[in-house]
Amino acid sequence: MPANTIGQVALKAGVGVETVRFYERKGLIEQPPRKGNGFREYPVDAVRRIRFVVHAKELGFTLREILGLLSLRSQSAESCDSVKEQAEVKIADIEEKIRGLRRMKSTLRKLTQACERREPTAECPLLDVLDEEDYAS
Amino acid sequence: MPANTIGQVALKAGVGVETVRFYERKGLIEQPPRKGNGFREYPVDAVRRIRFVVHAKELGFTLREILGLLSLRSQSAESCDSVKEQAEVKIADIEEKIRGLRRMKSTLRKLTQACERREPTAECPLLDVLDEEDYAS
DNA sequence: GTTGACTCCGTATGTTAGTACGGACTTATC
DNA sequence: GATAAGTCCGTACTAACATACGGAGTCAAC
Repeated sequence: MPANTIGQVALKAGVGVETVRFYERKGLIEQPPRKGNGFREYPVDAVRRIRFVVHAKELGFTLREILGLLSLRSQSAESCDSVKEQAEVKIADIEEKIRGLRRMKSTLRKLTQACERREPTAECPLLDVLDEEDYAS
Repeated sequence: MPANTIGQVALKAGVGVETVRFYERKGLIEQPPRKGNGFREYPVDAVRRIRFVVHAKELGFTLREILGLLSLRSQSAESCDSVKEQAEVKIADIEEKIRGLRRMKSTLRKLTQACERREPTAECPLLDVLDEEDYAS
């Protein structure tokens, strides 16, 4: 049975001690009970809670959104639909970003190909390529 | 021939006046010439330049990176090979970003599918999905 | 010829997501 | 029992990316 001090929890969750306190202040993790000396004493699932936050953040959710997800988490089955909706919005965001990145990649690809085609004395064709591209979508 | 004051350029590019000045300070747009009264007078392509920054930012590039992208553009003719190399680095960056976004999307998709599969009385599977996922890689 | 909109400049403030600091206290180790 | 490490707290600071403010000058309209 580990002692579950803030330092141990932070280590296991792969974040810093200050980050754990920060998440506590933001309401992302519950305020743990204190020992006689005032030290935080974390329940076993605290690490998992922090990892949840970290993972959700990696999926592109902001801390504010994660707070929303967590408030839904413990609720009834119909809140699952709400979670699903939020996830679908995120999926659409991601798809839009991927499309934009592909456009930009295609532009850069044109650039390098133009570089390869150029005659030894010709100017770098970069400027022309970028000016052709329409970035307003 | 429009006057191309800072206000008009900002309006056309869809950003605030302060943002235009900010981008100028950051070197993302050139310092425009000034009229007799000290007002900035923008060349016609200033709007396009700002839109490029905005768009690249939406794609997840930082302003620092965008400065790099723009420096590709202003390279002189003799360094075409170096420009090509930088462009290829950027392409690799973009591909890496796309891969990360696809991983996120796939995880979120699993989440929504789990939502659909759940029995009416079951808990929201969000937590399980997030806990299952292996994010190392 | 004065109002109102626009511009100038530097500096301050805001947000997100932390990270660091300083002084006091507790606990573990030698 | 001294020293190091860990914890407490509040506050300050960081970085990226703006956005707002204040006081001054300028321009267009009525």
